[in-house]
Amino acid sequence: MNEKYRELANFIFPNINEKIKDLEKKYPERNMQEGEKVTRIAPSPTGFLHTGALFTALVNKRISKQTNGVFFLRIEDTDTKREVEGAAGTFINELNSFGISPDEGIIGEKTETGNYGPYYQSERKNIYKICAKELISKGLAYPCFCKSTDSEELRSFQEKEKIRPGYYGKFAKCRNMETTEAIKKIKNGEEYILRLRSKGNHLNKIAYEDKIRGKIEQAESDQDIVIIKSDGLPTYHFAHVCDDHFMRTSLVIRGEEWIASVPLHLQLFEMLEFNPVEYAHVPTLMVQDGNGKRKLSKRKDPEAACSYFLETGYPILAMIEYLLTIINSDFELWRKDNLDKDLELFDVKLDKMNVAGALFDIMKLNDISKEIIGRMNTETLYENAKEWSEKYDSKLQEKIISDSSYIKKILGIERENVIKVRKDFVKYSDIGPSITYFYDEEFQEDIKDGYVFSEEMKKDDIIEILKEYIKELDLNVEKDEWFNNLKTFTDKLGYSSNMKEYKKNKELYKGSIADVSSVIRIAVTNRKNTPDIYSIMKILGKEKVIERFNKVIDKK
RNA sequence: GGCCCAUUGGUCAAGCGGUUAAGACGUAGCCCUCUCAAGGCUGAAUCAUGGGUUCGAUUCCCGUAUGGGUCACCA
Repeated sequence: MNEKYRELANFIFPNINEKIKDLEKKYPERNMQEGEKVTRIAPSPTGFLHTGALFTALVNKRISKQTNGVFFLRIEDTDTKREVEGAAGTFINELNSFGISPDEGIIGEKTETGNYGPYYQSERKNIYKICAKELISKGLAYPCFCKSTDSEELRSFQEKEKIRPGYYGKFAKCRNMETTEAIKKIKNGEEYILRLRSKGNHLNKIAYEDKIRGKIEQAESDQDIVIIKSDGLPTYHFAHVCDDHFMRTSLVIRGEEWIASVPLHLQLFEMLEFNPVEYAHVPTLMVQDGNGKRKLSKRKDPEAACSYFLETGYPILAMIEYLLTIINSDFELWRKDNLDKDLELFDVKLDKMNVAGALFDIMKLNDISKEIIGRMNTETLYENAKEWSEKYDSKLQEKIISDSSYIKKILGIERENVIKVRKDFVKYSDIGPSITYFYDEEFQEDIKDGYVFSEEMKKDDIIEILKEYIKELDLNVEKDEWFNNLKTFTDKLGYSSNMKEYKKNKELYKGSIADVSSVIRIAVTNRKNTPDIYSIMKILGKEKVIERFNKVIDKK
């Protein structure tokens, strides 16, 4: 009985002499202590780093790190049709940008490290063949000659008859083919694939413990799934089991879309006589769509690609902290109490993770981000903006390198004050547009279509304020004194310097100090809202301020 | 459609049989104030639904609805 299977196995894989037990020796169990987890991220090189993948990668990284384990990266390049040139490199680079570098495996597009490689699946064909051969020789796998048209027909028949679809039991045509006939067909050059001879019964239930979701019960798999495709490469399922066994992964943390195939994977582990791995299935990141929610989609949502956050200049830390709040919502509380502590000190708990797909909330990210930028000191902000603009904003980069002390003054407005930190930058790309008035050329552009003075302000009053203020303006004093001077000036012109008093008796005054400041602000910056106007004038210098006042007076 | 998973304010969510149902983002109002931002205070807003179990259900069980996942020689 076994003999004919062995013959078939030898016929299909004549050059494979190694056995599974040889692989067991070659890739020995890792020397890990109890509780230390070996995790991994295993992308297929089909494009960019998806935000959801970043999320999963973060969880994997954190779990391995906090258990003192290992986190490795393997590239699942078994789908030659969908493979995108250079995608693996992009993936690893972006992962590195977010500080989620693997300890082992692919650490650069062409570099890998570790004793469990190769880490590109396309280079592991031999391993899959060894495993497949052993399965065949035990009668647990068989060649199948069905064409894709055959399986389409099968499926539409099953659908029509309302039978559970799939290649299983009596629908598995090639399952009971005599090995002699199979050999004959192969000799004739017929194309074939390798399928699992499943021993499962769909009526049986199997249960397993998901580290995030708890107990999950599902029907046993009875599908004779494909393990080796006609191109000789393994399917995901087969590769997952072989690789995570021989790479000695202990905890597979992956997206919830895999839950349905766990029974199959468990069966595969059993048939290969491997110890199964532990599983944790993370929820999918969703996005609001009308009244419902849907998966983040790369076509519709720019934030589906994590490069978006790099490009728009969110601090890496903001992204990581935001993701952490989704992973464990008590992170926020912890963060509040441990503002200066390293993020690594927070323990991610898988069983505390919410299992429903979370909506990706850009407002929340923004809040976290502006908090983080707000807390940076000028020097740090400067360095970060410099690094970011070098790649993504040449205009800002030019400002930064042409006069770094000038831009440091700008970035430093109301920043070194720890009590009232300005939080008006959400991301680095907000910097450029908000500081145009510090640069004459851009300011010219800003006033091209006129000034934004309020309609209620009379032209003559504007001119009067500016003309008189030119005489009074003194920037060689501290801010408090400057402000007192402004109050005196305000009163002198018939405006009220006391807002409370003004609100009570509006009719007694031409306006308030708010109106006066507003005129000055707009003349200098052509914006209604800016940071502290004293600081701005101080940076520009008296000469330039007066020049701008005169520009308004001339135009009016 | 079968199977699996889920369902607490607009969002992220604490909660594990008895709570005034935390907190954060957002939102509304007020205070502060030269504008904005920040900050302070206050407010509005939630247990999908129907049955059980129980002295008592947001919490436990069953059904329904809704949402998500999955049913490839893709991962």
